[in-house]
Amino acid sequence: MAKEITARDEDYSQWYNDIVKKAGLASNSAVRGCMVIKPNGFAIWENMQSQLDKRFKETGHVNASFPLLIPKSFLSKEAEHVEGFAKECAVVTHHRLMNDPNGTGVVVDPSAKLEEELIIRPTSETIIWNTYRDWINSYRDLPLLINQWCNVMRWEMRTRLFLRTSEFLWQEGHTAHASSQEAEEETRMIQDIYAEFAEEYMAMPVIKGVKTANERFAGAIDTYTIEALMQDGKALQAGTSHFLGQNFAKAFDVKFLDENQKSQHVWASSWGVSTRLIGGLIMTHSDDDGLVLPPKLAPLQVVIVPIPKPDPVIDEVAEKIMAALKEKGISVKYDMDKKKRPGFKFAEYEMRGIPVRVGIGKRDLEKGQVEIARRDTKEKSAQPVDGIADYIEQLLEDIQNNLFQRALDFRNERITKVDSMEDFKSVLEEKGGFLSAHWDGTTETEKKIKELTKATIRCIPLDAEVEEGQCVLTGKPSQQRVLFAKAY
RNA sequence: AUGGGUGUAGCUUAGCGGCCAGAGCGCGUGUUUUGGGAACACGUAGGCGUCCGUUCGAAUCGGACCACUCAUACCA
Repeated sequence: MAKEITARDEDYSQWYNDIVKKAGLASNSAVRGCMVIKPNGFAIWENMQSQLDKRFKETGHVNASFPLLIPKSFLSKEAEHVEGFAKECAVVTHHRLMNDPNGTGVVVDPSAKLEEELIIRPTSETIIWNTYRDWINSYRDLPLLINQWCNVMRWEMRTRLFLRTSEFLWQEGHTAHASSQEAEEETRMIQDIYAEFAEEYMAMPVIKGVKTANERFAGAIDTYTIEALMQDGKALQAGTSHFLGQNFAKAFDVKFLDENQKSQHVWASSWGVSTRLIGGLIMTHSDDDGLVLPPKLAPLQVVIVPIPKPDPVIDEVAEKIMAALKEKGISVKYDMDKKKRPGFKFAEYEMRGIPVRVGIGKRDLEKGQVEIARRDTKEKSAQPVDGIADYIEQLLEDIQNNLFQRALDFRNERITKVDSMEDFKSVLEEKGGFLSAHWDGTTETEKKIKELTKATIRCIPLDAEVEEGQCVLTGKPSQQRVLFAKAY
């Protein structure tokens, strides 16, 4: 049994915190609400980055970098945007410190007050659109497809490692297009990229949908989302892609001359995923023994443990296996620590979520075998050393698929159709997950249901069937079901 | 931000006005071990979140602040 991890059914939040800390992913820092991402956690982020970055580039995007600080006046140029973010902005007001005249330490030098305060970016639409004004003159300059990997800051009241921190790492794409249709296509294509990445790499099933007006990004016409379901039955917004219409182009006066020599405002999209994905990854797969990582994102895919300790005979076999695995591009480590016993190492690597463990002991070697343990099911089996690299390569694939299938089954079992508020409440309380229900389309009803149940509309699924029905709260006519859930 | 809880070595914690702040884990060295978190010995490490106050005397009492945590609210 794993030491020191709180069981999930005992206290899910505590379990989550235990995993993050014990698996060495992240910790709180000296700065309120800001985390230190430790090497084990950052390596996962790097793997996510490289996969996503590859897909962005394949679809014509390029990376750039814009300033961390945004002039205060920029924020207020788009009315809804400022309203959405104003309450959570960190503000830079001075540019110099001085020795405290009354004692030790330093104080802000009052003479170094900035003429215009600077905002630490909560998102970069404003500074980027202000820049795009200079970059875009003609339809020949479009589309402009730019992404940046960076940190942003939102002064959140309550923070949780990875899920909601004041500072977080993300990528934000900001694109400019000549037509509304093209910008919308971009928005949906990015949603597809996010969904495909979530499912194929994170093994995390997601539902693609559109946000209601109430849940929309501040300043967007439409917000496309991917929604995942966590083990405790709560939903997680895993990525969003916004169709911004001409809102920012108008706010920052970004125009282009079209082929008919007519001046037009450009059309925009913006989209992002963040380190929150790591939180989603944890809450999709991990168990009471620790982290469980999908092989495609695991910083280390295979660990070899000598049983009971390193030994020339065992080392030789390990070296061979490592060479064969590396040739296949599989990451592997041989644990040569002589002081720690095998049982300790087993538990340790399970805690860290290494997908496959190879145990090499003399008893098995005599039979030409090694022990293979898979993290997802915790099954162990003896396998012949001959052809072991092929076996492991296949096993990693099986684990990846199994994790996805397991999560998919779990999620699908927790999408429940409900047609009355009584069912709505009881299913939400007893089972959790997504509730598929009719809704009359008004923000008023949405808010009322939230008040009554704490559940929000996670999305209007893109694949929803047209179905005549009545709003679960008001009984007014509805054309399709939407998905409700309690959310992170 | 509101309401509840917590803050003593790296971690978990005992002590709850005076008596050297004590232990387990960890960490280091050594010995014996080693097929699912080894045992023993010796050693290492804290002035009790911060500040102010009460007191002859504060980790213990009071206040303010800070941080973390749970619930509510907001978000990627």
